[in-house]
Amino acid sequence: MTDSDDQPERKRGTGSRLVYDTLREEILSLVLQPGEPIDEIGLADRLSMSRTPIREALVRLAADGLVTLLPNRSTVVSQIDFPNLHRFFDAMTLMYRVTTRLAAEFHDAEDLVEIRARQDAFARVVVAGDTAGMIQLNRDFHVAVAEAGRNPYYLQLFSRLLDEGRRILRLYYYPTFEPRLPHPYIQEHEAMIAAIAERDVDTCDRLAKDHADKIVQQIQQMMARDLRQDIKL
Amino acid sequence: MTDSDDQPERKRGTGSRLVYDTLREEILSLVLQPGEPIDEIGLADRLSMSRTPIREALVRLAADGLVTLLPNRSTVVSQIDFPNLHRFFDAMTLMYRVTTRLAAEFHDAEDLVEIRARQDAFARVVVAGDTAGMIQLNRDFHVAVAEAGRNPYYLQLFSRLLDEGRRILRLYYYPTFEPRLPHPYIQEHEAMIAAIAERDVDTCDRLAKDHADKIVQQIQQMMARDLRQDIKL
DNA sequence: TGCATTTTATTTGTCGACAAGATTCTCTAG
DNA sequence: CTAGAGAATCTTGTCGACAAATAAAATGCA
Repeated sequence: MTDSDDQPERKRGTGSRLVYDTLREEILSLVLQPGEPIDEIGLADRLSMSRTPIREALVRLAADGLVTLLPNRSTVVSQIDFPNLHRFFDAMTLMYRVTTRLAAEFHDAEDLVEIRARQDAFARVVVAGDTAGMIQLNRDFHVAVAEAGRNPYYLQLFSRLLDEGRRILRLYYYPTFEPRLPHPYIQEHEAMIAAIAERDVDTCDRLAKDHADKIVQQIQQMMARDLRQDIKL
Repeated sequence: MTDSDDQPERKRGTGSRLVYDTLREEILSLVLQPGEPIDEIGLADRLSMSRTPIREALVRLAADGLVTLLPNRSTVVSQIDFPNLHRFFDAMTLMYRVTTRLAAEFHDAEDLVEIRARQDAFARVVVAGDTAGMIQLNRDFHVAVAEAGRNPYYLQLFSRLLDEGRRILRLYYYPTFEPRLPHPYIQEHEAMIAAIAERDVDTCDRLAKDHADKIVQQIQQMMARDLRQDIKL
């Protein structure tokens, strides 16, 4: 058996989506590292399809900013844009605030159920000490809040920022994580849910800002520590 | 002469870009109306290339939200999302404010030259009574301001919103436009430039908000008028 | 041995073709 | 004359192949 995958009879039209989802997950989880080239032919071979749907997926990933298409040269996983990191934090903070505010204004009962479910899932992985899951489910929680806010434009930008944040957090947060309960983020999420349910826009804004500031501060501390270590060596 | 275009020896790799730019312009200027299907074969014939680069361009346009890919069915120009229009206005107003604020903070001398150039171009088409050009160059002005603000995340969202705005303005603004000088928008742009140059963040914020509110209000008035006419008939 | 240049090999962008799925047309039964 | 099943047509998604462009290797020269 030279071929590990036998063809599972994919349906017509699902090829590009499969490649897109696979690559996206591998990029965001740093299985594919920034700068790493992506081999079209290898992928075609691995997923047993032609290059056409793969190139289509790469074009979509490029639109998301996850890969960079170098003309007539290889496609590479996009670098994390460190010189622009403070701009990233700025946009992230604004989106935290805006989406949480809008959630307080426009949510309905079903939204609260969904948000609550995400928060419970988040709490579970925190208890389990599953850091990768924590990053993922924190993202899901805030996406659920943003969806309750009903603004697709903010949702799109916020999703993109949260994805980019997944890569950054993986780099700086994961190696230094030590589980402790009750985790402050869980409590902050709980406070947000309460404020959203009470439709208290101002409190939502304040909580979101504090939450964002804390995350940014934490990442910056870790980055600084990281840099010092580099100098020490 | 059955064929209007002779092939101008395109360079390798420019095919998709040509299609993308062409379609994008035709969509935003409403030459291609919302809901209109896009014929891949026809385009391939017209631009004398194969369907592959055309499909690639369509995928990119779909990522921008300008077209909708219906699986196994035709690709159509995206509808203008009227039920979400107030969310569009909300996001637009926020981006006006944020980008103008950041321009005041982070611009340099070259940015001011560029912004001034766009404003002059804008003023020229206003004088000429060229409404289509007005819409286009108003967009260019604000993109220049956003570029001076140096935040690529805001710039991307703002560009998308301004593009979508081009379609909406074409629908509601164009038919009712009557030129008058000095146009208030020119004066408001001038005030913005002055506040940016003085790095007066608060004034920028106020001016941007007022500018956005005025535009939104004007569009809403025209839409209301339009609706009344529909009822009358 | 080191550097410049030609040759080879790999990879990308584009093409024409074909099959699955959807749409339209046609023919027949009621 | 209408409605529905089936056939024919058209469009899309995918494929394998080929040529342009780049990268790598090999060769020649100082």
